[in-house]
Amino acid sequence: MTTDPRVQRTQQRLRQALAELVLQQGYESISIRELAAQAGVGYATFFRHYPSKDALLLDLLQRSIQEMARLLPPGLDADPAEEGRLIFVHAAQHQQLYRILLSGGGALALLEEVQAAAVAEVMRRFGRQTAPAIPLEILAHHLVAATIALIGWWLQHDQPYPPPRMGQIYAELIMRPFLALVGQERG
Amino acid sequence: MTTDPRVQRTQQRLRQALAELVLQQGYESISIRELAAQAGVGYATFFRHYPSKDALLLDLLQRSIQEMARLLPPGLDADPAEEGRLIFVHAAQHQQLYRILLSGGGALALLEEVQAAAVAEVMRRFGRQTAPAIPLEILAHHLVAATIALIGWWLQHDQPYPPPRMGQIYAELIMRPFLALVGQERG
Amino acid sequence: MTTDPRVQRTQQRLRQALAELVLQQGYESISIRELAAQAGVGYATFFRHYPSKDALLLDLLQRSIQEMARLLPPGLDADPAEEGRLIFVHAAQHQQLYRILLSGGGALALLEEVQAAAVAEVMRRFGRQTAPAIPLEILAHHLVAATIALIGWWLQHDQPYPPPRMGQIYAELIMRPFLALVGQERG
Amino acid sequence: MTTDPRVQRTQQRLRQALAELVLQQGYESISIRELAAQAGVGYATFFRHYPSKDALLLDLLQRSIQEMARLLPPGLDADPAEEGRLIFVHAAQHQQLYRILLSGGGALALLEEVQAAAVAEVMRRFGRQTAPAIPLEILAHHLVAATIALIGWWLQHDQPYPPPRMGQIYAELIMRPFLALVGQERG
DNA sequence: TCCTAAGCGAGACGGTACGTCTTGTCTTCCA
DNA sequence: TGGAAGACAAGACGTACCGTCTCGCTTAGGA
Repeated sequence: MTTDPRVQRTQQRLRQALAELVLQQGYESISIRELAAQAGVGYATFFRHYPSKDALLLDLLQRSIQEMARLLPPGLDADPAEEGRLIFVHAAQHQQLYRILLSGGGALALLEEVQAAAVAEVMRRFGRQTAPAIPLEILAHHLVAATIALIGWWLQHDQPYPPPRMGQIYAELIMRPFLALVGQERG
Repeated sequence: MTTDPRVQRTQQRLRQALAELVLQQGYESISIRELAAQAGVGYATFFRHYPSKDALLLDLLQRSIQEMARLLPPGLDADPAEEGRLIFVHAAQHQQLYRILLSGGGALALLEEVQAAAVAEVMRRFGRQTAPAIPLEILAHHLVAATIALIGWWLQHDQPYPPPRMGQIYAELIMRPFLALVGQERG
Repeated sequence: MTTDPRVQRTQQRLRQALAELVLQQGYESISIRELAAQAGVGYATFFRHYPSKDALLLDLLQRSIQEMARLLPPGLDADPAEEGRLIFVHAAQHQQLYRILLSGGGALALLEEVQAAAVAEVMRRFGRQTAPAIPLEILAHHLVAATIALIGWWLQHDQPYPPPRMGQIYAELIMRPFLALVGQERG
Repeated sequence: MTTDPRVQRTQQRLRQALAELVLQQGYESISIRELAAQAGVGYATFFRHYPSKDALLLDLLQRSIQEMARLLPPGLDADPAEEGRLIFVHAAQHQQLYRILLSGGGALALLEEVQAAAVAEVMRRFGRQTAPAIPLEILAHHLVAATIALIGWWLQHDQPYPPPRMGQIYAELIMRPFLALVGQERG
């Protein structure tokens, strides 16, 4: 592991520059020359740290996700509406990150990774229950996909409802049907 | 409107070439030179017919969707499970098209268009009912997004269940909660 | 063979640009970007016509040499001093070409080619005579190398003597000893 | 003045590495990174000792020439054929050095320097004589250039004749005509 | 004998040239 | 005369090299 402070500083600058440029002009249209200039870094230096623009984006998002995971309060599942409220508060706070993830650009692979991890977590949490009428894998995938879609809709429409309201909607629209089906035995 | 058969032939060749190359190597990595070569057409000729690669893809997909719409039987909404079955039969039959649409490549804008049209249709169909506890726009968006996600999951996992089973799942997992919430008045 | 006038025009521009830049800053320090800019031509276009800077120089010099050969009057060998005068008149007229050839840059391989051709010509012309005391190959090589060296000295010193005087010197210093040794039988 | 043995050792290693690499792959294609690696020396260390690759070559060749000058017996001019023989014996012994000098690479400037020194020496030695019919500068330059060309020819053709024979050729082909012209008064 | 100054390996960095690729326009040629 | 072929400008890409620099470690050679 590198401890050279120059390396840390350069990579930090590149991540920062990417975050700034993504907000200004989207992801695809950014050229590496532009990125390096924005970061105040030599063009060739970019390639000493990242093999491609996607790799830099991946690094940026992974670090954000790790930070996000550290900030997410545990034990969310007691009250679905409260859990939902926290999710939307978080989405509003990390809007930039969510937008990049959901914009379908170079981060698509990462989104799928995150999604798969979430599905696995859901399956782990509800796997002990009696076998449901619908395969658990489908239930979990549906829960995660519907939640992501709801967050995406909310951000793309500029948060038309406050987080508490979105939490209620999440609870009734997504969680309640999910819990009903998870608890149901196969007839 | 052009009636020159050469023009029709050239555009047909380009669409065919795109369909073939997308399956081989995905959408992004195809260059226009490659496309023209595969179609047996001059490089500059491409630009006489389409302003960009995306425009060609749009044309290809729109024609497929129109064809699909012609084949879709009307009056699907009597029985949710039967409606679901027909959806998955259709997805299996037009697998290639669905895969391109759902792969998140250049077709993303088109997918959003299709999705918006579906949302509008759902809202039109259920808009007359009494105001639901959850905004109709959210309900409709959720219905469409969840259906698309379920189709995507099914195709990416190589159709692990037959269409009738998927129709049942669709009915219980998506349609039944949706209908329950649509019919519910705001308390 | 290409007949497209654009191709001819582009190559002509590149040769012209190289000739101009060589005089200004020598050969080695010219970059291909500079060359293309001087020629008023796109950077990548250079590579469509020449694989390298050396190839362009080779083309430029070969064309000049061909033109020179067309202009060289035949039957020079009657009077050595007159032959020498014509050589130096020619060198003065094609000074730029000679300077590039003799500057020892990328044209070195071409100079060796020209030199070898001249040696072969000399051997062909004097080969019929009786075997000399010194191997003919050495005599011919010496004749050519000494002539080239004399031209080089004259140009690098800014032509301190007029061509008729150089012709006399050439006759006495180079040709006379050469003819004496060529005619001499091995003792 | 540096007396640190490490400095001497590093420079010796760099010269040795250059000599080895030149034989393997020529001069131009050697990169400084390669050189440093071959010498077992850090990359930046190269620049602490030489400002460029050419400077290192210059140092290497100058040291060799000095060594050569120490070994050259004085008073060569008594017998032209014997003088010539010694020259070719020396060329054979220091073949590598001569090849680099004559290959027209980065050593070209040095070759010109050596050549100029030799011309000056010749002029000094024969300057006292009565003014010749041909300017002494031209005579001296011719003598030196022809001798160098003869050595070059001999080495490039893998020494097809033994040094004594080359000494005779040198005497008859180069020295005898030179002496005849130097002694000649202007008519 | 110890300590200070220097040589040194390691390698990050800015800068620049390279040769390849792609896009969209524009010109030439041919059927 | 209209479409096919492909030359062209523009510019991004990823690689290589150069020369500078900064960091610690190690080693001289004087105090």
